[in-house]
Formats: sequence, C-alpha cells, structure tokens
Amino acid sequence: MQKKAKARTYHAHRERQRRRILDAAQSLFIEQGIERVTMAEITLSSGLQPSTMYQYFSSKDDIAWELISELLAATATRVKQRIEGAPNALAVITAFLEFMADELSGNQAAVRFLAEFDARYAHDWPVERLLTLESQIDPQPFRFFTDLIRSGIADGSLRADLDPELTMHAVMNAVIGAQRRLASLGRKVEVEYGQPVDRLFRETLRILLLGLRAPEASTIKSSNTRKRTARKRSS
Amino acid sequence: MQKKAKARTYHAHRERQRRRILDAAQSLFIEQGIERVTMAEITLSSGLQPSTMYQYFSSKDDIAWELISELLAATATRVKQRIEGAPNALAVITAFLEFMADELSGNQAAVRFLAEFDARYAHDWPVERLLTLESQIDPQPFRFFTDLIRSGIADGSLRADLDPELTMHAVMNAVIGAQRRLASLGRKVEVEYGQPVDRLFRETLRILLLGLRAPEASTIKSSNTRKRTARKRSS
DNA sequence: TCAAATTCGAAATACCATTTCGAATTTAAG
DNA sequence: CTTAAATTCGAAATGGTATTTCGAATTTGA
Repeated sequence: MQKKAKARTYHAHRERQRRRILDAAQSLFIEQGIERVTMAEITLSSGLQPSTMYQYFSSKDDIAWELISELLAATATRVKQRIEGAPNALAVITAFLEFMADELSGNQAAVRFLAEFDARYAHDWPVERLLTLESQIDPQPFRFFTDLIRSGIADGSLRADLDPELTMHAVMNAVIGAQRRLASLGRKVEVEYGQPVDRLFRETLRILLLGLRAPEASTIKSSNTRKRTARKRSS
Repeated sequence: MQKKAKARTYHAHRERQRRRILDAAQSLFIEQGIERVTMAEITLSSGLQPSTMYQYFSSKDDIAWELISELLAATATRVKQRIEGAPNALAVITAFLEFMADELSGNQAAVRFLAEFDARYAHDWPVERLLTLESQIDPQPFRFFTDLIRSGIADGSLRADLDPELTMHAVMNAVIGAQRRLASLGRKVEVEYGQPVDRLFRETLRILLLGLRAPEASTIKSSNTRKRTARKRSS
C-alpha cells in the first residue's frame, strides 16, 4: 500500500523521496526552529519510517545542512538579479542592502532559520565545509568586494578613505548580523526597542550607507556648496 | 565527609552551593558552549549530585539564564564607567562602540556565550522575562537613547536628520548583531573574510560613526557653548 | 536531644536520535 | 515469467541525556 506512485527507476524514486523529506523538514524547521523539531515529526510528516529516512540522511544536522545549502544558493541567485544593472558601486551596495531588507520583511522565518543554523553549527563547522558553501554562491567573494570598493572610490560614489580589503567585509558582517538578530528576536524587538523590525533595519542600512557614501554625494563638501539633505524618510 | 566548611547558617551554605554550581557551569558553558555541556558535567565539576543540583536550579536553561543575567548586569556596570564623562553625544556613542570592540577582543568567549544564549532562547522567551533583564540594566533605555540622539543633534555632533526614536536602537542592534556574529564565527571569519575579527569589527564601527556624525563636525568643540543650531527637521 | 532541612546514592523514568533486522515489496535484468 | 538486488516497512533495541524519586545519612537550629 505504500507505492502509489509508479517510479520508473530507482533513481527517480529516490529523488522524490529525498525531496519529500527535505520539504517536510523545511516546513517544520521554519515553523518551529531546528531545535524543537524531532526526527519523529519529520518522518511522520514525510510519510516514511525512521529506518527509511536514515537511508537518505545520516542525521538531523545533515538535513539542515542540505536545506541551508539550497537556501543560500537560491538567495544568491536572487541577489545577483537585484544588483545587476546598478550603475556604480554605491548603487550596487544600495541594491544589496535593500535586498537584505526585503528578505527580512518577506521571509523573516527563513532568515531566522539561517540565524539558528549559524548559531548551532558555527562552533564546530569544518572550515572546508563552510568554504564549499561559500564558493557555491560566489567563487570569488574576496575579489568581488575588493573591486567593488575600489571602483566606488574611483567613480566618486564612495568615500576615498575606505579600505578595499576590509570595508565591504565589515559591512557585510554587520548587515547579516543585524538582520539575523532582528529575525531571531522577532516580535520581541518591538518590545525591546519599541519599533517595528522593518523600520529598525532600514534605519541601520541608511546609517551604513551614509557612512560609506562620499561626502559630496549626499551633502555638502565645504561650507557652502549646494546642500542636498539626505532625504530618505517617509517612504 | 562532605562538609569541610563550617556553614554558620543554612542560608549561607545554600549561597555557597549555588555559587559553586554557577561558577562551574559558567566555565563549562564558556569553554564548550551551552549545547554540548551536560548536566552530568556540571554536577561533577561542582562536586554535587544531580539530585542536589536540582534543588537549586530546575534545569540547565535555568542556570544559563541566571548566568546571563549576572553577565549582563556586570557588563552594564562597565559600560556606564566607560561612557561617563563623555563631553557630548557623539563621544558617548564612540565610547560605547569602543567598549563593544574591547569586549569582543578581550572576552570573545563571553560574547559567544551571549550569542548562543540569544539564539537558543530568543524564540521562546517570555517577553516579561526579557524586560526584567533589560530593566535590571537600565530602567529607562528608551529615554536614554532618544535623549542621546536629540542632544547630539542639538550640540551639532550628530547629523540633523537622525530620528531620535529610531536611530540609536538601530545602531545598537547592528552593533550587537555584528559583534555576536563575529564572536560566534570566531576564527572562521578570518577564513571567510580574510581579515582578523578585531579589525573587521572596528571598521564596522568606523563606518557607523561616519554615518552618524554631522558632516561639518569632523572636529567638534568639546564645550557645550550653544551655537545657533540650524534646525532642519520638519514635523 | 529532636525535628526540619539538606545531601547523598542509586536507581527509575522519560524522551529522543539512531540502529538493527527480518519480512514484504518493488525494480531491473535475463 | 523468474529471480536477485534494492528498497521499504515495522517493530523493537540501543544509547545518551535530562530530570525525578526515595530512603538513608548528615547537618543545622532550637
């Protein structure tokens, strides 16, 4: 009574089973967090037996890892779409930050999942495994960031005193850290800070951009050139 | 043969036991992370029996919570020392950020402990419990932050277009998020970003400060002489 | 000296991840 | 169609861990 679907081949069948497990686990993880989901729930929800499930994944962590890998890959694709066509370095960075804000608003649960994953595994990650993940997303992240800052300084959209080897990494870490913290704390932020998550995060991004942007680009250079107040409010 | 110390009273004895447990747990948590420490290790390390331990704390989480509470209180004290005497709002914020950087450099394990705690419990925290913690540290955090931004705008050390109700909370969240992420990832950051933790974090802070600082005010008058403030804020 | 509080020791309970194994079912291949 | 290999099932076993229980021993306060 178990096989209603007609698997043409073992391989196709295995693929389907695997996906069934991953989908079930993803829903559960995102709803409840990795910690509180039991293997029994995953097997139940995917309609398999424990013994069968362990023929596909060797542990709960194994499943979580696979899901993260897929999630990051999908995210990377969307990021690339968002930043392509940006006219200069500042625009690329702005587009990226806006992407992060939209992710937080629209996929808060997924961001929380990422945060929990990091917290759970960061300590014991084999570095190579981390690098595998990273390189899946961008084969040359160092180069990309470094070049970005350099070109921004060259085209005058970024401050001249930024450090190409350093700044973009620092900003990335801050943005990711801030985003995940907000996603993890969720509604509690509004209690702690008295402001909605989305507004807080966008204000963070605004400040960071103000710190990156070349002074001429947003406000005055010396005492009395034209002054354009940075208006970003009330959007 | 267990009582070598002469407890004058039950109460004093209980205090000592309690502290013994907390100290043992703290070392273990900070060394290995909350997750991987077992109750058996804590009881062993504190020289008690499980049954005795459960007369002091109802669970591992209970111990962790108590430790966090102490840790936050101690941190708050040090923060206050660091920021007192700062001549204006920008200086207060700068001092605070430097404090955060020093914490990361000097107590990375403790920061990682905080990060793990947040990740573990953020989802289920009863909000009241969170607020109890917060208020232990600062009875009026909203007011303080709001006033800080206001006074910085007034004395010309901060940009005029900051939002007193929002900006400082946003910066706090970003700084804490960035700090804890770096502490959690630890040495792996250097693999991922190719830069030491400390440099990355300080660069983050620099960018944030650049974003907060009033454009004219690269050098500020430390005196609070009331210069005619050019108020540009509507509403 | 006695009653209450505390601790000990050891075993018991409960939950969960993961494994084992033999029987049943499905697939691939001759 | 037949059969061997792969897969799944079902159910029970294993092992680790948190937490509890309980009676005996010890310590404290009065």
